[in-house]
Amino acid sequence: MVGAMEATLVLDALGEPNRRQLLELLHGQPEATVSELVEASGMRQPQVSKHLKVLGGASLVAVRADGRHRHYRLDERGLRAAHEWFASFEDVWLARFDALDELVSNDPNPEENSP
Amino acid sequence: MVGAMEATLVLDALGEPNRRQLLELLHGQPEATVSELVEASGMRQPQVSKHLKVLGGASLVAVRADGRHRHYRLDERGLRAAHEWFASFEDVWLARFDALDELVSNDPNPEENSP
DNA sequence: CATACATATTCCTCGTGAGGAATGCAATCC
DNA sequence: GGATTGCATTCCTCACGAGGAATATGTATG
Repeated sequence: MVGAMEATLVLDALGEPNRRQLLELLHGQPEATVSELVEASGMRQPQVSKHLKVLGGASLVAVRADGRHRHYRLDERGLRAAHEWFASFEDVWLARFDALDELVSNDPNPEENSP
Repeated sequence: MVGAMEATLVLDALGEPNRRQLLELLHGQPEATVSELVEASGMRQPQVSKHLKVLGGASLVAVRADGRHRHYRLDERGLRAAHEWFASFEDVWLARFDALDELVSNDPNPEENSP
């Protein structure tokens, strides 16, 4: 269900260092207001709001309104979508380990990985 | 050793749809020449070469020279770096499952997150 | 109600990076 | 050795997106 479409949104959104910084800041605490993110990131308020909008569009962050404050937090959905996109390439490095095993050991019978 | 620096390179490199397309094409076969990637991707040869250069700089692809052909293949290193970057956020969705557990059970005391 | 605060949005500018055409360079083939 | 193939690189242009300043929107506060 979590397909390439969402991974596209997420990877496009994360192709920007400041947005990754925002995600990492949000990783350190349960949630944070825009002002707190402005303070912590060194960016200016409009930039933070704009980046948060992009991250929200990729389901990487979610908002909770509280009076005039807006509390942002990480959204599992986007993160998992990207994680699974990369996981779909896992066979690449698993296959490489198999090849390494064959080279290192002189066991002519390398086991299959069973994920 | 696979740290934030490499994840930055990888995520920057993947913030571009055509580069992701090249990775996915390379995922389907062990390796491919530039000409084959040009054919399969619909992009023109210089664009493919340039994108492959960026992917190589992020350790996402590796090359094997063979006469006047260059065989590109996926490089596990960049893929793993990115996969691990996202894995560092795994606690986000794991914690969300925990919170769900608390809600489902009849604990009437929804605590604040205590970091 | 006026004012201050928190955030979102708009408008503008500018740099970066993607795409296209042409060229460079090395290796093969005749 | 000249021609051709396979790929990399250069130069140029152009669009997109990031950043800045100003403004809009909404909410508390006096």
